[in-house]
Amino acid sequence: MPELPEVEVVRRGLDQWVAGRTVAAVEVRHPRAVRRHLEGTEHFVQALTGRTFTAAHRRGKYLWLPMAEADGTPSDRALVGHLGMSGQLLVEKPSQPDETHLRARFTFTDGGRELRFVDQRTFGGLAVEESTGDGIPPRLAHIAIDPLDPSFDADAFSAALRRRHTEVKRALLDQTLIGGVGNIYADEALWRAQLHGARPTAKLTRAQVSALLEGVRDVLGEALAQGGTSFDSLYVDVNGQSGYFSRFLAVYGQADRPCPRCGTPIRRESFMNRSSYSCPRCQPRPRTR
DNA sequence: ACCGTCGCCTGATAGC
DNA sequence: TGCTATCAGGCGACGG
Repeated sequence: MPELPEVEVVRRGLDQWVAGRTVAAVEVRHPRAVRRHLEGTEHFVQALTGRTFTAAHRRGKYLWLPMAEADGTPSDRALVGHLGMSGQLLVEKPSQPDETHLRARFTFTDGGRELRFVDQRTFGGLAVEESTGDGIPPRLAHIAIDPLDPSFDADAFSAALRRRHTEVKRALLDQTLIGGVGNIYADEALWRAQLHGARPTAKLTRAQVSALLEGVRDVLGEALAQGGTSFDSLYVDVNGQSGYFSRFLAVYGQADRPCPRCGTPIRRESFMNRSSYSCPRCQPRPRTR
Protein backbone atom coordinates (compact mmCIF):
# COMPACT_ATOMS: atom_id res chain seq x y z
CA MET A 1 0.00 0.00 0.00
CA PRO A 2 1.48 3.28 -1.02
CA GLU A 3 2.34 5.56 1.86
CA LEU A 4 4.69 8.50 1.78
CA PRO A 5 7.90 6.68 0.76
CA GLU A 6 6.24 4.84 -2.11
CA VAL A 7 4.51 7.97 -3.35
CA GLU A 8 7.82 9.83 -3.23
CA VAL A 9 9.37 7.15 -5.42
CA VAL A 10 6.53 7.65 -7.89
CA ARG A 11 7.01 11.43 -7.75
CA ARG A 12 10.66 11.07 -8.64
CA GLY A 13 9.74 8.86 -11.56
CA LEU A 14 7.21 11.40 -12.81
CA ASP A 15 9.63 14.27 -12.39
CA GLN A 16 12.19 12.40 -14.45
CA TRP A 17 10.02 10.87 -17.16
CA VAL A 18 6.92 13.05 -17.49
CA ALA A 19 7.87 16.63 -16.58
CA GLY A 20 8.55 18.72 -19.66
CA ARG A 21 6.33 16.64 -21.95
CA THR A 22 3.16 17.80 -23.71
CA VAL A 23 -0.04 15.76 -23.60
CA ALA A 24 -1.26 14.62 -27.00
CA ALA A 25 -4.32 12.68 -25.85
CA VAL A 26 -5.99 11.38 -22.74
CA GLU A 27 -8.09 8.24 -22.62
CA VAL A 28 -10.20 7.62 -19.53
CA ARG A 29 -11.00 3.93 -19.32
CA HIS A 30 -13.01 3.99 -16.09
CA PRO A 31 -15.04 7.00 -14.95
CA ARG A 32 -14.44 6.25 -11.30
CA ALA A 33 -10.76 7.07 -11.78
CA VAL A 34 -11.69 10.72 -12.38
CA ARG A 35 -14.66 10.95 -9.99
CA ARG A 36 -12.98 13.75 -8.05
CA HIS A 37 -12.93 15.84 -11.20
CA LEU A 38 -16.38 17.26 -10.60
CA GLU A 39 -16.89 18.76 -14.07
CA GLY A 40 -16.87 15.30 -15.62
CA THR A 41 -14.69 13.07 -17.75
CA GLU A 42 -14.88 15.08 -20.95
CA HIS A 43 -13.83 18.25 -19.15
CA PHE A 44 -10.94 16.37 -17.55
CA VAL A 45 -9.70 15.30 -20.97
CA GLN A 46 -10.07 18.82 -22.42
CA ALA A 47 -8.26 20.38 -19.49
CA LEU A 48 -5.19 18.22 -20.09
CA THR A 49 -4.95 17.89 -23.85
CA GLY A 50 -2.25 20.14 -25.29
CA ARG A 51 -0.88 21.14 -21.86
CA THR A 52 2.68 20.53 -20.77
CA PHE A 53 3.55 19.09 -17.38
CA THR A 54 6.23 21.22 -15.81
CA ALA A 55 7.15 19.31 -12.63
CA ALA A 56 5.99 16.69 -10.13
CA HIS A 57 5.31 17.58 -6.51
CA ARG A 58 4.06 15.69 -3.48
CA ARG A 59 2.53 16.39 -0.12
CA GLY A 60 1.78 13.44 2.09
CA LYS A 61 0.35 10.83 -0.25
CA TYR A 62 -0.91 13.32 -2.85
CA LEU A 63 0.92 14.10 -6.08
CA TRP A 64 0.41 17.07 -8.35
CA LEU A 65 1.85 18.11 -11.68
CA PRO A 66 1.60 21.80 -12.58
CA MET A 67 1.00 22.54 -16.23
CA ALA A 68 1.89 25.11 -18.85
CA GLU A 69 -0.16 26.31 -21.81
CA ALA A 70 0.88 25.60 -25.40
CA ASP A 71 2.67 28.94 -25.59
CA GLY A 72 4.70 28.13 -22.51
CA THR A 73 2.95 30.41 -20.04
CA PRO A 74 2.18 28.75 -16.71
CA SER A 75 -1.33 27.34 -16.36
CA ASP A 76 -3.43 27.95 -13.27
CA ARG A 77 -4.22 24.26 -13.05
CA ALA A 78 -2.44 21.06 -12.11
CA LEU A 79 -3.08 17.35 -12.48
CA VAL A 80 -3.65 15.99 -8.97
CA GLY A 81 -3.38 12.30 -8.20
CA HIS A 82 -3.81 9.93 -5.28
CA LEU A 83 -2.88 6.26 -5.54
CA GLY A 84 -5.35 5.08 -2.94
CA MET A 85 -4.76 1.49 -1.97
CA SER A 86 -3.61 -0.06 -5.19
CA GLY A 87 -2.85 2.71 -7.67
CA GLN A 88 0.16 2.77 -9.95
CA LEU A 89 1.44 5.42 -12.32
CA LEU A 90 3.42 3.65 -14.98
CA VAL A 91 5.61 5.04 -17.75
CA GLU A 92 5.61 2.50 -20.52
CA LYS A 93 6.18 1.97 -24.21
CA PRO A 94 2.93 2.20 -26.20
CA SER A 95 3.53 -1.36 -27.41
CA GLN A 96 3.12 -2.71 -23.88
CA PRO A 97 -0.19 -4.58 -23.59
CA ASP A 98 -2.88 -2.82 -21.57
CA GLU A 99 -3.01 -3.78 -17.93
CA THR A 100 -6.18 -5.45 -16.66
CA HIS A 101 -6.93 -2.52 -14.40
CA LEU A 102 -5.83 0.28 -16.71
CA ARG A 103 -7.96 3.32 -15.79
CA ALA A 104 -6.42 6.16 -17.77
CA ARG A 105 -3.79 6.63 -20.45
CA PHE A 106 -1.86 9.75 -21.41
CA THR A 107 0.03 9.92 -24.65
CA PHE A 108 2.53 12.68 -25.45
CA THR A 109 3.36 14.74 -28.49
CA ASP A 110 6.91 13.35 -28.59
CA GLY A 111 5.44 9.90 -29.33
CA GLY A 112 7.46 8.38 -26.50
CA ARG A 113 6.41 6.39 -23.52
CA GLU A 114 2.84 6.66 -22.25
CA LEU A 115 1.76 7.49 -18.74
CA ARG A 116 -0.76 4.97 -17.44
CA PHE A 117 -2.87 5.03 -14.32
CA VAL A 118 -3.57 1.48 -13.20
CA ASP A 119 -5.68 0.84 -10.12
CA GLN A 120 -7.26 -2.47 -9.21
CA ARG A 121 -9.44 -1.30 -6.35
CA THR A 122 -10.19 2.21 -7.64
CA PHE A 123 -9.67 3.97 -4.33
CA GLY A 124 -7.22 6.23 -6.09
CA GLY A 125 -8.03 8.88 -8.63
CA LEU A 126 -6.99 11.79 -10.82
CA ALA A 127 -8.39 15.30 -11.16
CA VAL A 128 -7.42 18.64 -12.62
CA GLU A 129 -7.38 21.23 -9.87
CA GLU A 130 -6.83 24.92 -9.55
CA SER A 131 -3.21 25.65 -8.72
CA THR A 132 -0.79 28.52 -9.11
CA GLY A 133 2.92 28.05 -9.56
CA ASP A 134 4.47 25.17 -7.70
CA GLY A 135 2.48 25.84 -4.50
CA ILE A 136 0.08 23.28 -3.18
CA PRO A 137 -3.34 23.32 -4.89
CA PRO A 138 -5.98 24.82 -2.57
CA ARG A 139 -7.94 21.57 -2.56
CA LEU A 140 -4.97 19.84 -0.94
CA ALA A 141 -4.31 22.58 1.58
CA HIS A 142 -5.83 20.55 4.41
CA ILE A 143 -3.09 17.93 4.09
CA ALA A 144 -0.45 18.67 6.70
CA ILE A 145 3.20 19.14 5.89
CA ASP A 146 4.87 15.76 6.00
CA PRO A 147 7.89 14.94 8.15
CA LEU A 148 10.27 14.66 5.20
CA ASP A 149 9.44 18.21 4.12
CA PRO A 150 12.20 20.65 5.14
CA SER A 151 9.56 23.05 6.46
CA PHE A 152 8.08 20.44 8.82
CA ASP A 153 7.86 21.99 12.29
CA ALA A 154 8.49 19.36 14.96
CA ASP A 155 7.56 21.64 17.84
CA ALA A 156 4.28 22.61 16.23
CA PHE A 157 3.49 18.96 15.56
CA SER A 158 4.25 17.99 19.16
CA ALA A 159 2.07 20.75 20.54
CA ALA A 160 -0.79 19.95 18.17
CA LEU A 161 -0.58 16.25 18.99
CA ARG A 162 -0.76 16.82 22.72
CA ARG A 163 -3.72 19.17 22.29
CA ARG A 164 -5.75 16.39 20.69
CA HIS A 165 -8.21 14.34 22.66
CA THR A 166 -7.83 11.09 20.82
CA GLU A 167 -5.71 7.97 20.61
CA VAL A 168 -2.18 8.30 19.31
CA LYS A 169 -2.60 5.96 16.34
CA ARG A 170 -5.67 7.84 15.18
CA ALA A 171 -3.63 11.01 15.36
CA LEU A 172 -0.81 9.53 13.28
CA LEU A 173 -3.29 8.53 10.59
CA ASP A 174 -4.91 11.98 10.58
CA GLN A 175 -3.56 13.62 7.44
CA THR A 176 -4.48 17.07 8.71
CA LEU A 177 -2.04 16.64 11.58
CA ILE A 178 0.86 14.90 9.86
CA GLY A 179 0.99 13.93 6.21
CA GLY A 180 1.96 10.66 4.62
CA VAL A 181 1.60 8.13 7.44
CA GLY A 182 -0.64 5.14 6.79
CA ASN A 183 -1.46 2.00 8.74
CA ILE A 184 1.83 0.24 8.07
CA TYR A 185 4.22 3.00 9.05
CA ALA A 186 2.03 4.10 11.95
CA ASP A 187 2.45 0.65 13.49
CA GLU A 188 6.17 0.64 12.79
CA ALA A 189 6.67 4.10 14.31
CA LEU A 190 4.66 3.20 17.42
CA TRP A 191 6.77 0.08 17.87
CA ARG A 192 9.97 2.10 17.60
CA ALA A 193 8.67 4.56 20.18
CA GLN A 194 7.41 1.72 22.38
CA LEU A 195 3.90 3.15 22.54
CA HIS A 196 0.58 1.36 22.20
CA GLY A 197 -1.66 2.98 19.58
CA ALA A 198 -4.52 3.39 22.04
CA ARG A 199 -2.52 5.71 24.29
CA PRO A 200 -4.31 9.04 24.73
CA THR A 201 -2.41 11.82 22.97
CA ALA A 202 -3.11 14.36 25.67
CA LYS A 203 -1.23 12.29 28.25
CA LEU A 204 1.93 11.71 26.23
CA THR A 205 5.08 13.23 27.68
CA ARG A 206 7.30 15.45 25.59
CA ALA A 207 9.88 12.66 25.52
CA GLN A 208 7.32 10.19 24.22
CA VAL A 209 6.16 12.54 21.48
CA SER A 210 9.75 13.16 20.57
CA ALA A 211 10.48 9.42 20.36
CA LEU A 212 7.36 8.94 18.26
CA LEU A 213 8.35 11.62 15.80
CA GLU A 214 11.84 10.16 15.56
CA GLY A 215 10.23 6.77 14.89
CA VAL A 216 8.09 8.23 12.13
CA ARG A 217 10.99 10.02 10.49
CA ASP A 218 13.31 7.05 10.71
CA VAL A 219 10.87 4.52 9.35
CA LEU A 220 9.80 6.77 6.47
CA GLY A 221 13.40 7.64 5.67
CA GLU A 222 14.55 4.03 5.74
CA ALA A 223 11.62 2.89 3.61
CA LEU A 224 12.39 5.61 1.09
CA ALA A 225 16.04 4.64 1.01
CA GLN A 226 15.08 1.05 0.25
CA GLY A 227 12.12 1.70 -2.03
CA GLY A 228 13.96 4.39 -3.95
CA THR A 229 16.60 1.94 -5.02
CA SER A 230 14.46 -1.19 -5.31
CA PHE A 231 12.40 -0.09 -8.26
CA ASP A 232 13.02 0.71 -11.86
CA SER A 233 11.52 4.17 -12.11
CA LEU A 234 10.12 3.31 -15.52
CA TYR A 235 7.90 0.74 -13.92
CA VAL A 236 7.04 1.88 -10.46
CA ASP A 237 5.33 -0.93 -8.62
CA VAL A 238 3.91 0.52 -5.47
CA ASN A 239 2.03 -2.56 -4.38
CA GLY A 240 4.93 -3.79 -2.33
CA GLN A 241 4.90 -7.02 -4.23
CA SER A 242 8.64 -6.98 -4.73
CA GLY A 243 8.94 -8.03 -1.13
CA TYR A 244 11.14 -5.28 0.23
CA PHE A 245 8.43 -4.56 2.76
CA SER A 246 8.51 -7.82 4.64
CA ARG A 247 12.27 -7.80 5.14
CA PHE A 248 12.01 -4.37 6.63
CA LEU A 249 8.94 -4.43 8.88
CA ALA A 250 9.28 -5.17 12.58
CA VAL A 251 5.63 -5.61 13.49
CA TYR A 252 3.25 -4.93 10.59
CA GLY A 253 1.85 -8.23 9.33
CA GLN A 254 4.13 -10.12 11.71
CA ALA A 255 1.52 -11.63 14.04
CA ASP A 256 2.93 -14.42 16.23
CA ARG A 257 6.48 -13.81 15.02
CA PRO A 258 9.01 -12.70 17.64
CA CYS A 259 9.43 -9.02 18.39
CA PRO A 260 12.85 -8.03 17.02
CA ARG A 261 13.57 -6.22 20.27
CA CYS A 262 12.44 -8.64 22.99
CA GLY A 263 11.30 -11.85 21.31
CA THR A 264 7.71 -11.71 22.58
CA PRO A 265 5.24 -12.87 19.90
CA ILE A 266 3.72 -9.90 18.06
CA ARG A 267 0.01 -9.42 18.64
CA ARG A 268 -2.64 -8.43 16.12
CA GLU A 269 -5.59 -6.35 17.25
CA SER A 270 -8.58 -4.93 15.43
CA PHE A 271 -8.66 -1.16 15.50
CA MET A 272 -10.62 1.30 13.42
CA ASN A 273 -11.86 -1.66 11.37
CA ARG A 274 -8.34 -2.56 10.38
CA SER A 275 -5.43 -4.46 11.79
CA SER A 276 -2.89 -3.13 14.25
CA TYR A 277 0.28 -4.97 15.13
CA SER A 278 2.34 -4.36 18.25
CA CYS A 279 4.54 -6.04 20.83
CA PRO A 280 2.57 -6.89 24.00
CA ARG A 281 5.67 -6.40 26.13
CA CYS A 282 7.30 -3.32 24.55
CA GLN A 283 3.95 -1.63 23.92
CA PRO A 284 1.61 -2.41 26.81
CA ARG A 285 -2.00 -1.37 26.41
CA PRO A 286 -3.04 1.65 28.42
CA ARG A 287 -4.99 0.70 31.53
CA THR A 288 -8.21 2.48 30.58
CA ARG A 289 -9.72 3.69 27.36
C1' DA B 1 -14.68 22.76 16.13
C1' DC B 2 -13.67 18.37 16.98
C1' DC B 3 -14.04 13.46 16.97
C1' DG B 4 -15.46 8.76 15.43
C1' DT B 5 -17.92 5.76 12.07
C1' DC B 6 -19.24 4.32 7.60
C1' DG B 7 -19.11 3.16 2.62
C1' DC B 8 -16.55 2.77 -1.29
C1' DC B 9 -13.95 -1.24 -4.28
C1' DT B 10 -11.94 -5.99 -6.14
C1' DG B 11 -8.92 -9.99 -5.79
C1' DA B 12 -6.88 -13.49 -2.79
C1' DT B 13 -7.73 -16.69 0.50
C1' DA B 14 -10.05 -19.59 4.05
C1' DG B 15 -13.65 -22.52 5.27
C1' DC B 16 -17.53 -25.43 4.44
C1' DT C 1 -15.65 -28.31 -6.85
C1' DG C 2 -17.95 -24.13 -6.05
C1' DC C 3 -19.92 -21.14 -3.18
C1' DT C 4 -19.78 -17.47 0.55
C1' DA C 5 -17.42 -14.76 4.04
C1' DT C 6 -13.53 -12.19 5.30
C1' DC C 7 -9.75 -9.18 4.74
C1' DA C 8 -6.77 -5.52 2.82
C1' DG C 9 -7.29 0.35 4.25
C1' DG C 10 -7.15 5.80 2.56
C1' DC C 11 -10.32 9.13 2.29
C1' DG C 12 -14.27 12.17 2.45
C1' DA C 13 -19.07 12.52 3.88
C1' DC C 14 -21.70 12.68 7.69
C1' DG C 15 -23.59 12.50 12.42
C1' DG C 16 -23.04 13.30 17.29
